[in-house]
Amino acid sequence: MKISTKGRYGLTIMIELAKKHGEGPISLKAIAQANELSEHYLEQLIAPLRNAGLVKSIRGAYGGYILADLPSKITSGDVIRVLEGPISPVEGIEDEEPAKRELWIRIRDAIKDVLDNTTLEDLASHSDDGDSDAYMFYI
Amino acid sequence: MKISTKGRYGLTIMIELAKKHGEGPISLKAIAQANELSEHYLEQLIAPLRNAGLVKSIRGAYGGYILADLPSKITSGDVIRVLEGPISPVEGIEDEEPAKRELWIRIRDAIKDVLDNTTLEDLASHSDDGDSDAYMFYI
DNA sequence: TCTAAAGCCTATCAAATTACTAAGGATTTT
DNA sequence: AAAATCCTTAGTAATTTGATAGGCTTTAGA
Repeated sequence: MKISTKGRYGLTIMIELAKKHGEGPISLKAIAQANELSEHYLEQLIAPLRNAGLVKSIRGAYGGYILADLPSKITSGDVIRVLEGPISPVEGIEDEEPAKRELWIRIRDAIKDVLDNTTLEDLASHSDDGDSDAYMFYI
Repeated sequence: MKISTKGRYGLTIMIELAKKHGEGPISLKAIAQANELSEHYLEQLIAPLRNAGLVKSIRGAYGGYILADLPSKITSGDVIRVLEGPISPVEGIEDEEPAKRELWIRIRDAIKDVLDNTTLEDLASHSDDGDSDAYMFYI
């Protein structure tokens, strides 16, 4: 029941691009270094994001990537769907018996609600809060 | 971002036990046959449920399993936590940078809210609804 | 025009996880 | 004693994950 590094690193890329939106293309190398990630691996993640039309690429020296739209217009759900597939706690909800189907639908809709209502602008804005609150991490 | 067969089949077992609560022990064989699942595989799933104190076992002929508590007192969250681990969309939420940490916490809390407020009684009760509504299955 | 910086593409691979299967032992009831 | 059932350990094929390797193409700027 986890989001893999695909979705997590994909969001990392998109948040970096959102932070520097309007400043011209950002290279993957810069993003990889800033986040201590493998540039090659990020290349594999941004390919589907480009195919899905969420980012645009500029080739050649001083090239890189830019968001295809305003940070306020791209949601975390857009990114997660591209990299992790449809948002659903199980595959084939429709084939489940009614009891469990109902449960999966409730979970799916709850996740969907969060992901589709959180934009890159939201995420990029409070990227340097301190440790805001005493959260319980294991529940 | 999926709940595996562990959690799914585990819930299947628990819902069956909830449906027949008060009717004496139910054998895994009966549950396996009713749901067309491997009895051996279910044995591996019910072991942690027993260790966690969610079910009690009665050995020997005409033995089986019973819920350790009322169906209204056991939630889907109890079952999923035992079989899938802590409810969280990523591991190590605390190590994430604030932007993503906030997102994961929102998702986690949304899932937690559903799972902890859905009891086996809820699930067992509408196990034979028709196809109640026109749901959208891929979102 | 050359060169370095960058994107683009394909293949390969080790580790982990998932979803079982196999085999048999232990316990209790009829 | 026989049958039913729980209990435990081990193995394994398929899939996914998280990379690594290497080379090709495009472009800005010296």
